[in-house]
Amino acid sequence: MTKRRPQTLAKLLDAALEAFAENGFGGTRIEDVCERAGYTRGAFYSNFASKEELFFALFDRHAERVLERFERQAAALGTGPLTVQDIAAGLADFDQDERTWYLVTTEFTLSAIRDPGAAQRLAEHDARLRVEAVRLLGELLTRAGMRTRDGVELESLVRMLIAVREGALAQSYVEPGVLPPGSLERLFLPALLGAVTEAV
Amino acid sequence: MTKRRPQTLAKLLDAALEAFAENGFGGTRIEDVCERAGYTRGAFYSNFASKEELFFALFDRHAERVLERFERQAAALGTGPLTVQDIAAGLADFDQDERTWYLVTTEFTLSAIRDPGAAQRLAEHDARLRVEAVRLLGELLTRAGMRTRDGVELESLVRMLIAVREGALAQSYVEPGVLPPGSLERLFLPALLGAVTEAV
DNA sequence: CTAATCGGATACATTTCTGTATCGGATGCG
DNA sequence: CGCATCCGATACAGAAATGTATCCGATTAG
Repeated sequence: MTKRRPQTLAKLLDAALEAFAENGFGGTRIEDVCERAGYTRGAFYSNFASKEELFFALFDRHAERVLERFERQAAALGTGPLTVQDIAAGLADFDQDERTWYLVTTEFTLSAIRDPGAAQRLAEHDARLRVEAVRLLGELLTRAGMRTRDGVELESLVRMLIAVREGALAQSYVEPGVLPPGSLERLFLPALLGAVTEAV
Repeated sequence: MTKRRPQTLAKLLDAALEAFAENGFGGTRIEDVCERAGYTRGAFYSNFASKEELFFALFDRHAERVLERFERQAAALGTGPLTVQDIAAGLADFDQDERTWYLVTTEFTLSAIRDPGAAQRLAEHDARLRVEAVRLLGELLTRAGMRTRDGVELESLVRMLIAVREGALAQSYVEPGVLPPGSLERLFLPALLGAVTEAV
């Protein structure tokens, strides 16, 4: 394998991310991706067998990055004491390119609901992510001097927080002026976290 | 306009709902819809100008039905006293064909995030629905002898509940065996509602 | 019942997209 | 430097989907 190969691959994936976010998977032609990346279809078929394969590859790369980013953010939280408010604030914080990723991952989620193959891939990634999230949330709660109340699994709470995040983002992106990303989290997560935890 | 016209139109919309749910908007050919409905493309082009127009028409019909269903469910709740638990239980309850609708409306949401025209259509429908939901939730809380705490708008709470619903459904449909629809609602909505309300 | 209109079927033209086969420049290796 | 391999470009073939023009049976009105 030559040196430029991984570069073109990366450029194709970047272009695919853009194109899928802008026009959706179904609304994107293979040639659209190639144009954005500055190649012809020859480059594409030399790297992928089909648009589906590209989509899966894009998801895998994205999943990697999400995990890395998550771990970086977790590390950036330091080790000092904090409050439930701080935790909620962290959950209300969004990247600039979150929207692009939201569009693509949501479409991947849809394909996962329809197709068991995609579902397994997505479930495995989500599971890895939740493991990290559970670890982190547990640590944060400890540092806040709290623990979850009886009957509330940390794992479930993480799922709930993810649900809120995704559901709230959908509304925010449909009406960006009305509901800035993070508003619902800021409004309700302190109360929710407070209600399902107790002081150690 | 003849009598059969609205019938074919309805059949086309039914077929489109099925097809879009199964294969997505982009993955569905116009002819797929026609076949399911038992027509040829002639019938389609006699009723719609494009697949997009069909999609919009489908959304409109669906929006109507959602409103009607919501009002029926609200009426079915009777007028007696109830608890916050009862309210949470109602929110954890899902229709059988919710999944089909979820797939299509989520796809419409994505198109709304990308396209201002679709966004406005979606926002208007959601707004109408929230008005009803706010009315209903206000009434239910009153019957439960509760009211929202200071600083918590009923409107925001409704948005939050919708966010939880949508986000939780996504996870449930990706891993139906792991997380049955309604589980997260049953686990966390009592605590959430309890935390943001107080006795009158 | 009959004429007029409507609505869906059929057939066709065209576009669009995909996939493959082949070519030639770039890259790596000795 | 020269050879071998790699990789992306190009050209072409075929398929798939769309859109339109026209026809004919069904429906309605008088």
